[in-house]
Amino acid sequence: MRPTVHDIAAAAGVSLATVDRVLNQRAGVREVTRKRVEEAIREIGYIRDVAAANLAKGRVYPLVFILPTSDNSFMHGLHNEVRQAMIRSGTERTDIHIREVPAFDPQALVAELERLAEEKPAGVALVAADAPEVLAVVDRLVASGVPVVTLVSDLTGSSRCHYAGVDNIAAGRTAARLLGRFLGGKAGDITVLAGSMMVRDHRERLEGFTQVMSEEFPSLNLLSVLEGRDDPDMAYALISDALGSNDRIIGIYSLGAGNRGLIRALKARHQERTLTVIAHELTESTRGALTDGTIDAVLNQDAGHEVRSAIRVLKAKADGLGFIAAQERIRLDIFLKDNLP
Amino acid sequence: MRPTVHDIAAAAGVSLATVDRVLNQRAGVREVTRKRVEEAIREIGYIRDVAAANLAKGRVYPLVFILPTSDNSFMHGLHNEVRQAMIRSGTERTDIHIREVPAFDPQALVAELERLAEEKPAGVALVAADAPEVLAVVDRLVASGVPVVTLVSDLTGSSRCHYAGVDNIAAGRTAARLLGRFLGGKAGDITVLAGSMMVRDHRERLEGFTQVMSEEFPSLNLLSVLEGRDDPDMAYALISDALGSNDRIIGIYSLGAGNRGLIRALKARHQERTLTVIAHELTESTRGALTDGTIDAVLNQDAGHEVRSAIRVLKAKADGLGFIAAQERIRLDIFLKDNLP
DNA sequence: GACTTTTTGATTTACGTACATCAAATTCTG
DNA sequence: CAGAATTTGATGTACGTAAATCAAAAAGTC
Repeated sequence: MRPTVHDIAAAAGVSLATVDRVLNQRAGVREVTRKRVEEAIREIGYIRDVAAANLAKGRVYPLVFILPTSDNSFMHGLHNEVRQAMIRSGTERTDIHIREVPAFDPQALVAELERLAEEKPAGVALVAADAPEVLAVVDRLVASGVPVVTLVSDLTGSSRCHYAGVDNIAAGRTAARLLGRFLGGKAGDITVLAGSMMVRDHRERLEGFTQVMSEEFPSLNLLSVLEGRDDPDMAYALISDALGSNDRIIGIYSLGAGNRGLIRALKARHQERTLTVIAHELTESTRGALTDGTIDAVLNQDAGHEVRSAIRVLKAKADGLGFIAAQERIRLDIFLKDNLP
Repeated sequence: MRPTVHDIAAAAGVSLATVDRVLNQRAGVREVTRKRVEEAIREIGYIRDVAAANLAKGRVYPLVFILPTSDNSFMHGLHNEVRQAMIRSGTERTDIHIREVPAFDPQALVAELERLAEEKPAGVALVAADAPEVLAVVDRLVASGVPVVTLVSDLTGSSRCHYAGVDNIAAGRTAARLLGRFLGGKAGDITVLAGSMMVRDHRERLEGFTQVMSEEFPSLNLLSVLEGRDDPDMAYALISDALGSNDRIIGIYSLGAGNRGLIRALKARHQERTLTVIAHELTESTRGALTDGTIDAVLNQDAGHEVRSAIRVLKAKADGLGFIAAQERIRLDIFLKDNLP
């Protein structure tokens, strides 16, 4: 049987009440006594039974997810996963709220975060827009005792407790190597379709992609990046144009969302040429394109894992506990048509 | 506030004791009353507070992991992950025991499982050896109320509650496509190095690999499978031989363990030729080989995830609860040198 | 209708922790 | 050293469930 508060009391030669005061950092304990109790805790290896404690406290974890208002499939999926988590709130002692803010809008994010500094939830998860103001508010929130986790896109240099998302530089590098190897030494042009260079995750993917391309596949020539704002129609127009005006293009890397448009453009030119295409985020449309051969590989981050991980980490942090790092690492999924879930 | 047993009692117009009798399927309740209580439970949407219940019961989950005695890195890793879980036992209310049985030995497995049928643990996880006797005992165990989860290698057709491992046919297919695409239309021979065709996971990987190879890469010629018993020295000998006697080999798929030997053989011939190599399981040696370019891709299953998933599922099953299917799906990790963890 | 048997109710204790209250003991202050 | 302030102890209640006991009520039997 693992030791309980009673065992600490006995070991330290004090009463249960005193142990409680020490454990819950209440006032009214002399420094010497406090030391003695803490020593006893360490010695007998007491670990608080979080379940019992939560029961006694009637604790729930009020968590806030700040998500961008965005109509691409990935963000829809993310929203949906948070909603799934809300359904499980009853059994998980969470009380989850979603706050929507306009995408690519640091000011709105800051305003929302400042509001949260008042509310003092048990934890905050946000899709970070990469701006110094945001970093500053996040730091303030964390300093005031509210654990913050970044989701999908990180906020490097901030004091956020955890990042529940993939390593986007690694993702870009992986995409480059896959594309390069799939093209097997051929020479030609490569087009990159991004959402916006204003968001960190897209910038990082491009960075990684460019690194490996220039280092290891000199026969492939990177064209200037197309920015499709994660919008299907814009993506369609950009890719159609590019393919129409340049017949040296042999590969495409779509590192953002809005792949419906990309796929539409590719299908329109299907008979004319063979392209090697790598895209991000597994959605209904990319899955279809992967199956029928329009796309060769899809890199994915599992939104469900990200959300569940964020929740686990925030709960742990709220209790001042650690977490299993390996479990919370969000992996880059690589899907070919053969290993689709 | 979520409803409690008191709310059920009030709603059904019975006493707390009766509710308890119904909830814990104790005798002494008339059929009509039982129905009424069950109706009330459904109506107010009562969900048992597992944490409180476990606290009251002082419940621990005695779990048994049956693992093969095997000295390859992957199995070592698996052992280690179970040991990590044992360390967490205190906080997770588990009481985990490891039983080692000889590898590739259905009889030993059966004997162990029969012993467990007596002990009645809360759950059993095993690396299944694929034999009808094993299937029969597993079915009996499950029928007697002990949830069983297969680990790494499945037992198709059995009534095991869950399989915590990857889809090995998909893994083989993925390996074939990666190899085929990386070779970019070249013609030549492909060597497959397996552990043993007696274990299901290896058979399945080969099956998937062969499917895609023959369907989609006709210019690549599959040589007959080499069986290295997951042993480094044997693998070294087999691969050295093969490369020495056949200079048409341009690709290798190592679908089992014992890759240390493979890598040694490859490095010995490094200057002579370029091979495209795909291996399974990320270990220290495959990681090194991936980094230095000896291996082109590693397919991996995360042993830590498998163990944690098995535990979560067994606990849930022991309580008669469901689990989040998406969370428990073990994914096939594809590692290139760029996305190593 | 008296009897047995079964079903139900009322009540209590327990799990490990949190938290509050009040009294007793100790320390500090002047 | 008295008096005030602080520290500590003793005790009880609560959280939601499990499990046990014993009495009371209802149902079934002859």
